[in-house]
Amino acid sequence: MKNPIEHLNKVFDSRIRLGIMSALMINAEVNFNELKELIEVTDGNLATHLKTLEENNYIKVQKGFVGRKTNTTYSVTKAGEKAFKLHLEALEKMIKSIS
Amino acid sequence: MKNPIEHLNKVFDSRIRLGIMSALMINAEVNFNELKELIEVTDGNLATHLKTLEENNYIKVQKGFVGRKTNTTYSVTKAGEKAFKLHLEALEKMIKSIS
DNA sequence: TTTTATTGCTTTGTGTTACAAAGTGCTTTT
DNA sequence: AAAAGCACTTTGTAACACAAAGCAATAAAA
Repeated sequence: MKNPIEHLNKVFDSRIRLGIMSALMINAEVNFNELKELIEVTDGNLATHLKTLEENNYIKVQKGFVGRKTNTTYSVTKAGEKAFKLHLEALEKMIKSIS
Repeated sequence: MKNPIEHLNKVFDSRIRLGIMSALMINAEVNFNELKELIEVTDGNLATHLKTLEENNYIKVQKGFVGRKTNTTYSVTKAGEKAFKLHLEALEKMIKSIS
């Protein structure tokens, strides 16, 4: 038997960061409030997790406007895509070995 | 877009508990030291996570002997199997929606 | 028979993380 | 002028992770 968790990425252990990454993999760009409603977190909490992902170089931030309102969108980086895909592969293998 | 993480089980957010459950789903019974080597945790840490799973009624404990040495084995309960499968299904759906 | 090892914990201590709530600065709408 | 929205930051608290050490019971080794 092999260690079933050795290839999992610790950054993605957090359900909220998992949710953020998942949303950003499906939609190329998602803004702050969309994420907030989707994941159902407080804005402070969301900002913290976004920062963690940013510090790990997994997502990047674009600050812009929609009409005259500020609008911050987030998207995955190449590194983030790679790391997340590896994580999902590790999860898939784990799941397959069970069922 | 739907919340990608709403059906994930918080008990299984922890990589170690995920590993324990995974090991117990594959092997009907696993003992303390096997788990310890497999997951690569200290015994104190392992005991704590096992206790959490036990308190959630997801695993059960059998105390016995191998030869003349004490031997504690762990196995999943019906509830544990159900909860874990639901968690894996939620993960799979998340993965599929991405790739 | 004294010592050492093994098993499966519990306890202790420390550091990290999660999170809500409140506060902030800037802009925009009313 | 006041209220609201956006995207945070700060603060405080509680939960969690983890290693290391301690411990009780038995067993094996010297």
